[in-house]
Amino acid sequence: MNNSARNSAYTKSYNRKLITGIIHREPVSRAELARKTGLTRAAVSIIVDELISDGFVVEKGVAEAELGRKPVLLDINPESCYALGLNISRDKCSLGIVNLKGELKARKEIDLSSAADAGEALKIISEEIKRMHLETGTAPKKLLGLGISTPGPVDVFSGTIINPPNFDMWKNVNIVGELKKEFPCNILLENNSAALALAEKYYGLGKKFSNFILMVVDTGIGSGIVINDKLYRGFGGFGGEIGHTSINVNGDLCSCGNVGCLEVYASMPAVLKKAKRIEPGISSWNEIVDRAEAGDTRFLEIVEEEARYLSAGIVNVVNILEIEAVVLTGDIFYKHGIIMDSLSRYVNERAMTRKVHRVGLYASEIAKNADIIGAATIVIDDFIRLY
Amino acid sequence: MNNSARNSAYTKSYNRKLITGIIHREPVSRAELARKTGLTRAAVSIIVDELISDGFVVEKGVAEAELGRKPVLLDINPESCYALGLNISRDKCSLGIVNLKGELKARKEIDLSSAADAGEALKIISEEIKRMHLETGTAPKKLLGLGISTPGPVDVFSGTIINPPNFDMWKNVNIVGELKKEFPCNILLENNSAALALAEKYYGLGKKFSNFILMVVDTGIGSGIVINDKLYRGFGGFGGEIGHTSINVNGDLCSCGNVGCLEVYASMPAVLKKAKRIEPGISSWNEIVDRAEAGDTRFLEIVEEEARYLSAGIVNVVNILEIEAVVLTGDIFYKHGIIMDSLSRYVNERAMTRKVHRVGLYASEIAKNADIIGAATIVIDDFIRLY
DNA sequence: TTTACTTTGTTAAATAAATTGACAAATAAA
DNA sequence: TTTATTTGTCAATTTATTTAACAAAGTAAA
Repeated sequence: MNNSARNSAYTKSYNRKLITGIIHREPVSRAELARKTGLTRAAVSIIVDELISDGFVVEKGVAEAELGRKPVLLDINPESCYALGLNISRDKCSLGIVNLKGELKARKEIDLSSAADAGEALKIISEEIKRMHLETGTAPKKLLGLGISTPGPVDVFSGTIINPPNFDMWKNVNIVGELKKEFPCNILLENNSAALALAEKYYGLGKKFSNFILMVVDTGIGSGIVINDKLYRGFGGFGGEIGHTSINVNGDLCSCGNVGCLEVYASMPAVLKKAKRIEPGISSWNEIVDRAEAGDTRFLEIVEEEARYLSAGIVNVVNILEIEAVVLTGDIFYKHGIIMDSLSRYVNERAMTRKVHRVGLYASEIAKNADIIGAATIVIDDFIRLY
Repeated sequence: MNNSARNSAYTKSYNRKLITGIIHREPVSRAELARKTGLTRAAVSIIVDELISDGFVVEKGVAEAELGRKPVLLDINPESCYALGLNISRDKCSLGIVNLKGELKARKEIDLSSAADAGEALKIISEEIKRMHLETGTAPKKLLGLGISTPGPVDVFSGTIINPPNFDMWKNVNIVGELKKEFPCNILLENNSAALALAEKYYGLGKKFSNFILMVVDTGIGSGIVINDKLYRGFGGFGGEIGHTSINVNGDLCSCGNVGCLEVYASMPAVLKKAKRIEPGISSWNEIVDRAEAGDTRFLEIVEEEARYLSAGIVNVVNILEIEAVVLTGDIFYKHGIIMDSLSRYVNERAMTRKVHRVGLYASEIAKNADIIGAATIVIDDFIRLY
């Protein structure tokens, strides 16, 4: 799509997406759209009229102006269509409906414990999707599509779950292909971290940044990379494995085959191992943070060391990609204030770009229901993203 | 340019570049162009006719075909226009003319030792450019532009040399702005490694790869990243600093402010330091390689360790960007056979993507005159690159 | 209050690109 | 020689934006 020739159909589709995306970010007038895009007001009018008659956009009052006729504001009609989001993780499976503004309209946990294999699991999921459609009264014609997110590597082109860690049932399952037989709509699969990055881009901190990474720090360390407002996947869809970049060439072997991986040092199991040497009963990052916050220097040191390790991985990414910001989520999100300052200090002391611009370090702004919203955003992104 | 609206001018320009680029890679017929681009044969004909009447393209015999009318092959007319390349490095300054096929038509070393400051140096350079124009008889109207490459960080948008290492004369000099006063043509500045990556892309191994990095290993370790056939620069133009990614979070401080940088372990000065402990008289990588090749295991170990360090940096890049290949140049190029196998083994044992596809490790294919050809390719790329 | 000036948004005609569909040219196989 | 196939061109058509004029809606100053 991206490297083939241009024609008037492409032009129309591109400009329509461009305008939809700008309105989706925040309400604007036609005149402002013309200024932002470089299109003439006439062209903008034509496209906006179409978007209005398709229901995606609505006129919404007028804005103030110093001089001249007041501009009519255009806004996304959030209820014009819905996206289904399905998040499959190790221990649970969640389904939900999200509108164009990223608001959760319904969610449900699906129990797959009775399913012996992926086929049976897919049957249960299909039933739940149908039920949710009925219960929420979401007409099929208003459906943008279904976004699916899972941990581990996925083949986004074929829609196949490759090899989810500790999660054999879904291994090599072409989940998109299977579900399309039942639901002939736009179905897309992404890695969990990539989906969260998209959610952050459209509905969180990513609004401010065109180039950032979202890091998920829990059992493993995953990431989604956004470059130029687009998800970066690598040429085969397997990029962004920041958890398996090495921060120590002489370090221990990682399960991935590399040595000294960031995950070996900074994932939650790795940190817990250290904490248990101090207090064997400790079983979560939250407990470590609570003790550190209470003033226990032994645990404060663990938090500080976590910051040092994570920042080493982050600086490597920053020096390669020159991103503007890093957004953190996962277990590390808990009382993140305690680690953020150290992280920010380490990164901005060491990144090459520090002379030109700071790298922002933030906690995710959409922690609640991020799993479903992330999955649903995969199809919302497909609707708006430029190509 | 890239994120603004599309119109017919864009469409035309894009399709023209698309077709020019395909012909530039290898001779093709109009029909084949239509198949490759998705344009109709009619549209291809119109664009090709323009390219021919502009002189960029020529018809060049016919190709064999199983059936039907034989296709007329189209080829780039290499002499239809020229690119000037200027490479400024620590110890020398080189100027040259390169045609559209990447062939060097003239080159000259410029002596800047008499210049007290950048202003005087620019005067000398301007004179040499004029002289080269006269001597080679290259009419100004055939000039595609001037590409400039220098080590260290550059601001490609303003055309300013930021802070070349050990090279104070050029610090913060807006070389593009200054030279444009004298030569009102397309003048572009890039980092040295980025320019070499472009040369490799158009005239070397990059023809086979759309996603690769070019690594220059000598006094420092620089790199140029090519993603989707385009140079990746980061959002401010300061990305790709692979030499300053850390391979040891507990390593020594680097001059850049980071710790355990790849450069600290694998740059030529770092390796030489180790070699001198064995044999104080050694003063170059070439000598190390020669002794290793002769069977001296102490030096073989140094070469092997160099491979291990370099591969650690490479694997990190591969796991983040999922590139297809790494092309090496710089001092490390000398008798590269001795290090390539180890490098390839280390990388493909450790990269996450090894289950999906191998990462190719190669020595540069355009070592000769690469400095000038790289610089000139900056403007050739600007002529052909899609946006 | 009137007038001048600005800005927004719409309209019809003009323009510029690729597409459509027909066709001639060139070639190999039947 | 005929048929089938592929290449390349041409004129008419289609589809997008642009151009340029204008009406609508508002502010500010005379």
